[in-house]
Amino acid sequence: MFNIGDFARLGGVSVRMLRHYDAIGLLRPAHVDPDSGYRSYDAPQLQRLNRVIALKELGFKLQQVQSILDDEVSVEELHGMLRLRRAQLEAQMAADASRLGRVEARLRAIESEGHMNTQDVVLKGVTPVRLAELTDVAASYEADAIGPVIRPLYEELGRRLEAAGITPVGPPVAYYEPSGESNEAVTVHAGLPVDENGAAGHDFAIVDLPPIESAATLLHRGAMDDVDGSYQTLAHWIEEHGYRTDGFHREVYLECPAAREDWVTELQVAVAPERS
Amino acid sequence: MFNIGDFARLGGVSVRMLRHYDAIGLLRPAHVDPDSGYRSYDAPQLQRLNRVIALKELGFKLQQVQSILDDEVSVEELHGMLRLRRAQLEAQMAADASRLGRVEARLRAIESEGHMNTQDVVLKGVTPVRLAELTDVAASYEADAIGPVIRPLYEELGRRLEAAGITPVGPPVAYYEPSGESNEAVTVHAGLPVDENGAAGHDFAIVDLPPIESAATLLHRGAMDDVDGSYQTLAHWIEEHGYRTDGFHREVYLECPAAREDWVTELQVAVAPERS
DNA sequence: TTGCTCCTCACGTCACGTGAGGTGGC
DNA sequence: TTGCTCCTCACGTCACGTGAGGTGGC
Repeated sequence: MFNIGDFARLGGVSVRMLRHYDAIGLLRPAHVDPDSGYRSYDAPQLQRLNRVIALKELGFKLQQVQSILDDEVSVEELHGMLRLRRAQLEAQMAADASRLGRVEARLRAIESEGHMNTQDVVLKGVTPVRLAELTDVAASYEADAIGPVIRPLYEELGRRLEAAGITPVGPPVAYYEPSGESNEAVTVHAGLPVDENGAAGHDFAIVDLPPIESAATLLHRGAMDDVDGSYQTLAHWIEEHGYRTDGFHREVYLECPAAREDWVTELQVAVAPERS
Repeated sequence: MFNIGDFARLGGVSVRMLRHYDAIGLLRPAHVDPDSGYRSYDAPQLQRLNRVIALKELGFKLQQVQSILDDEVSVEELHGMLRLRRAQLEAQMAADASRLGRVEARLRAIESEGHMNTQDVVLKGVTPVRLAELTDVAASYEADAIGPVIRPLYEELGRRLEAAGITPVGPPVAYYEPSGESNEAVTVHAGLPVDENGAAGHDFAIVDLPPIESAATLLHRGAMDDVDGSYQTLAHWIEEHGYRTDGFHREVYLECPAAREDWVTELQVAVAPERS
């Protein structure tokens, strides 16, 4: 028989842990003195303690350890628990590898430039949205080419929505796709989120933008004339972090006051892990 | 200006998180209605929220995120924090890889044998200990050869300690090393832990066993005549898990009652990661 | 008598999730 | 009036670490 201190030393655990395992019924002492409350453990209990430690080290919770040791799970269930644990560990390691990559990218940025300037790019999911929209064609992706096309689209869309008695339910969303007309030409979609159900009878289209599972996003502050630099930052980040662009990109006009240099726009570019 | 629900949707976080960030001062709303307590956020705050999310995703705690964003850390400190984070992530991934290896070993054991029978081997550190000891030579490592040598050693050691008025402070510890006398011959050390300071004037040796950083241990229950099977289990586990033995091994006699089949012994084999 | 070990509460950790119970504007 | 969103507590999570305050045997 060992007192709690010696038993803890033998097992390589803390006294507090043994008291905790007693409290939750995972490892009850072989004997407890009724007067003093002193706990005593015997040598065979070291085997149970060892099993507890080993299962805990695999990453099981104490409740799981208890049901495994008390034979409350069948071999099949245990098999399933181990496979789940394997999957969790693999996922965790993948997430940590990705985290590590981003930490290292920031270390490189600090070491080469003395600060972190790409820190504003955020990877996140984008929820689906239903838009009322008008479209037109611009000559290229350049900010200079888009601006004169998109502004009248929004003015007209606003008028038509008002005429139809519909109120937008969120900030304007624009998106782009290559137009068939020439190599450079772009179809510009100017949209406003609505709760409307059908396009029938309206003089604008209703489209559902799908969710984006994984989008690299950047908050652009200032006039849209200067947006090209922000897109370059985004593109640089995407390449740096081992992603590739996935077709879609959107602009969400969070704030568009009269003073154009006070605009706040979220740029969203769908990305996927690079094939390798 | 956005209410808390819209702002949460834009940032891809929960409303509860925004309230929490407000509570700890990490992201205070741009405006709070004095009557209703309603929080309002503006678009530029989305940038701060994005930075919070990005830094949190690197694995920083919210307090660290706060001091980074509020410019309370210099570039050098930030550099140090990132390097620490990198080291932590590397350690975590190494630990997870090791865990994953052990989970997979158990899956293989279940799939090939229908149960887990090597589950009693535990990897742990062993604390240093000071022993009073007597030694002798046995013909080989076989249990049959060790037994007749070690028993009289312990009887004699017990007598001499008693004569010297010294009480052991823990269970007996034995260890072995090749004897120079022949290929097979083994020097047997029979030791008892003591608090004594010097060996001067005693008719036994005082030795300090060093700590073992990493030992594969197994609880052997039963007579020492049957210990060979337990050592084989240990050896199998060590190989299976990519370790190699590192010279030392010890036996700790946790319980040695008169009935020899009721003995409980901890076998400790020092191991190191396999060179590869 | 002084140390040492043991005991039982009980708070703190970390970043929220999840009700409970209630209010204000469409 | 019914929903919807917002609000403020406050408990729960997980496995202990860390005192506080006190006791019993050498």
